[in-house]
Amino acid sequence: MWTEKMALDTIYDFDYVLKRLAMDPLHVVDLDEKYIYIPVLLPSGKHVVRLTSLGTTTQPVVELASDSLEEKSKLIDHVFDLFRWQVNLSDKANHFKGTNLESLFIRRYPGTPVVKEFHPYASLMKTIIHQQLNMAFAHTLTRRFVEQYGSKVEGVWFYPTPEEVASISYEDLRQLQFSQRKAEYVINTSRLIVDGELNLEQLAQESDEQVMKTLVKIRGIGNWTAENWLLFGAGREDLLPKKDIGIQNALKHYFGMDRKPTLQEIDDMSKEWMPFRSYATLILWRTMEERQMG
DNA sequence: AACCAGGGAAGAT
DNA sequence: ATCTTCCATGGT
Repeated sequence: MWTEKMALDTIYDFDYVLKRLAMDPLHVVDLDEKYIYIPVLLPSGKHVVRLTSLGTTTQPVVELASDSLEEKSKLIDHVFDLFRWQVNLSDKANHFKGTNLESLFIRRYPGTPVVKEFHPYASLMKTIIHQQLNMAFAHTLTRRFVEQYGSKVEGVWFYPTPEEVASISYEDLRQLQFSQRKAEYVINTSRLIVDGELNLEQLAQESDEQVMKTLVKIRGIGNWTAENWLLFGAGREDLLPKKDIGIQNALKHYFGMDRKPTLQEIDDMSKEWMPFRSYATLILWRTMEERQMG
């Protein structure tokens, strides 16, 4: 067992990050002790890292711990990237000064980071499964999917591999209460990866525009899913999923509209957030999360 | 009971 | 290109 303590060179609201991660029942999170266990898939196999928050939003300190001695530096790099600690969020906040989101991002929700899903493929599967479902049922579906076809290591769930998903039948997923369409999307997309027609690691190196073009061609992946993969699978900073019902409702409420904004109106009001629209997306979702949780 | 949900495909215009 | 319609199923 090794541990590594680090002071972060940014503001960072770790309490909020944990609360958000705790919404997914597959995550092993303790909000009181402020830690989360993270599944990490390396060429050498499956590893688990415990991440604990020891600091505050303005002076964040984290501690990483794992039993995987031989991969220590790789695991640290990996988690550092997942939580995007290389990003200075004060710089991002400065970009929103003078915009219509200034008070939300700077005073109400400072230190709201982009946090990546734990694996690019898992992120894509989760995003497809979450299409057009309320969050409660969406999480139930992904939990069933992973508990049925994934694997548990040191108490932490890993999503199944593309090979494993490619080999299951539509009927198998129907039994978990997937719709026929959703079962096709999940399995067929996994088959594309197995067949080498879709390479997410390679895709993660390409521009947002190229990624969108590639992903949207795939049956079952529309704009919303592609944008969400860029945001949570690749950690990109300029995504605003306009078709997202949560974003539309958040904009409606925050700007006091009597209806949801049109896609054109969203384009207009979000121009000044570029090229960091992902942070706007996150704080807008955050307003709705607090509305729901009270 | 009706409407909604952190959409997408297919068809029509 | 942009707009309907249908799909599907649990939550509220």
